[in-house]
Amino acid sequence: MPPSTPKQASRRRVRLDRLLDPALLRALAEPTRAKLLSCLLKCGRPCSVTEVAACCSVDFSTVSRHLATMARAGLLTADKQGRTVWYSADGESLAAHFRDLAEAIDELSPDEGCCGGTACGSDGGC
Amino acid sequence: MPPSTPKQASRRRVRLDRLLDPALLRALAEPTRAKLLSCLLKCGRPCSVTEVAACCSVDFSTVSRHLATMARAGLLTADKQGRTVWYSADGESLAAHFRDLAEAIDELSPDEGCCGGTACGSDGGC
DNA sequence: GCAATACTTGCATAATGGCGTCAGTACGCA
DNA sequence: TGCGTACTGACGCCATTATGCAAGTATTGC
Repeated sequence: MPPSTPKQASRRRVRLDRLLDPALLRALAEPTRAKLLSCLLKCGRPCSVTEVAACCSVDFSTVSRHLATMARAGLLTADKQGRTVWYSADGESLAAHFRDLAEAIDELSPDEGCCGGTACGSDGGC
Repeated sequence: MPPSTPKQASRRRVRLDRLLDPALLRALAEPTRAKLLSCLLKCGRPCSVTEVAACCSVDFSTVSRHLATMARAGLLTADKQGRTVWYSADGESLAAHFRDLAEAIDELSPDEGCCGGTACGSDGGC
């Protein structure tokens, strides 16, 4: 019985399920937000909302909201000083998250799995 | 002028912009889809829509749609044999994609960037 | 205090997306 | 040819979200 049925397999609690964070992924999945994040990463320093808004054609308030959304999702950190808010992207931790995701997926691949793809427990629990 | 303004930085065409594929990320960002993908990865073999649908509580047609969406985004491959469609997740290529993403982000970090964070071209083009 | 700057928030609108129902298509088998 | 299985597609409902505009809230400088 090489691996198991999907239903059995789905009961296994794995690291991947935690790393596939919907909030973070949704924050990344919107093109405008992705562009803003990329912009902040390229810039490599904290930037104000005004500065970032100059990168794209959408309204200033929209940019403000997008940045707040990404900060809430943990993609950015906000540092308010006086009347300006400095947003910065932590490239290292984001890269680390993606590497963790890659690792978590590798853990599930048949080649390196619990049973080498040859036999699993009857409950698919490996 | 350490790095540049976000506006200048945003003009740089980098690998990250290609890897931050909205279609792929949107396909991953939906909890039900993430669960289905995880299920297929855990299972480690091609599964039919019927099998996968047994993993979650949503309607069969919804599962069919989700799987088609992920296939369109390149997360899954579909192989129709007779009247059943075998969907399979390529864990290796997905993991590779995430690793590429991590690398592309690292390429932008000031520590390893073009100029070590000390000086960039006046056009921010590095 | 007053004006300007830098954001945030409320509101209305439009678009998107997920979902179930139900009908249709395609295939296998007797 | 008829029936059952395995999906897919069209349709409508509803919740969420992206967006622009306008008003509001700090905060700074004069």
